[in-house]
Amino acid sequence: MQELQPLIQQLKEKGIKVTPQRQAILSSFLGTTNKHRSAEDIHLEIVKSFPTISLDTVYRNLGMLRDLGILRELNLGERRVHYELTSHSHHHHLICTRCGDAQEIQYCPLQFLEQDKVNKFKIQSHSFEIFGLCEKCTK
Amino acid sequence: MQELQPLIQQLKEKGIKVTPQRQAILSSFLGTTNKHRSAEDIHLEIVKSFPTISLDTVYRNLGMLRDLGILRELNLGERRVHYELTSHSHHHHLICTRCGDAQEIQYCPLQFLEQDKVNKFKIQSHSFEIFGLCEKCTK
DNA sequence: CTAAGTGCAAAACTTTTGCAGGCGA
DNA sequence: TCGCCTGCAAAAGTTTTGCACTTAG
Repeated sequence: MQELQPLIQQLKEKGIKVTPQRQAILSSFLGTTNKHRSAEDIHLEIVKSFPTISLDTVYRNLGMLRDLGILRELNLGERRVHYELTSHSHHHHLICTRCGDAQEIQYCPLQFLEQDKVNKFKIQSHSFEIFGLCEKCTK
Repeated sequence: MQELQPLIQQLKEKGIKVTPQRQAILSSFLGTTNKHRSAEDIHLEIVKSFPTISLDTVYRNLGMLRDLGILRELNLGERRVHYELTSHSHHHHLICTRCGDAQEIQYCPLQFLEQDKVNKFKIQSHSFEIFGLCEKCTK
């Protein structure tokens, strides 16, 4: 399990202020089994223990943490963007189109992609999501 | 190049009325080299020759054509959804994070995915997009 | 002390929806 | 003619932004 302190250290090193709001957002990623969540999910969770935090602040900080490389942005086929810790191992998802559940899959297509398919394109990141029906919803 | 008539025929067979708006939308997909475009792109193009068509109508019809299986919806990491003809060969994209250009890539990761990775999940569709810098923007 | 961060409210942007009138079959 | 379709306008859902106040360092 990832620790909070090293993340806070990263903020300090970049001269970014460590506010209670930021600590709450970071903590919320460490405490969940739900690996990826939307800004609203995160806000709803934090509000329980920090009633005055605004959704705007959550959005602003998620963006900042993404730019710092601490969070990764996921596009799971919904209108909302989801976030997860980049320290969480690289993986992709099986997303159920009926119940919305997303299972992780330990397979990355990039390893099979030959250089000549990509030519002079300089890869920074990629997405690979599989949509369909999960075991429960098939029944 | 795909023809307009067979597409119109499909609408008729389903009892869907063939309006000038629908013909304009379908035609716009046949005439372009830009394979995938957003609702707004399509609307802007059609308005030139059909000044009264509304964006709402474009949205409604893109949705319908997607449900009929004539169009495919693409999530290219933008807020806007893009569409392309499903008859256009299956492929994925190299998307430039600087200029937004998307090149097609003839490689599909699904062929390398072993059944046991997916287990009982029933695959319906998938997305695979590679983000980075295109040759021009690397310079 | 002061620049960065926050909360509030309003705006921006994409997409959806209700409704009354229009038009294809 | 009749019901599907369209345009208009308004709403909905997510994310961004301007501004004045607060606060971490």
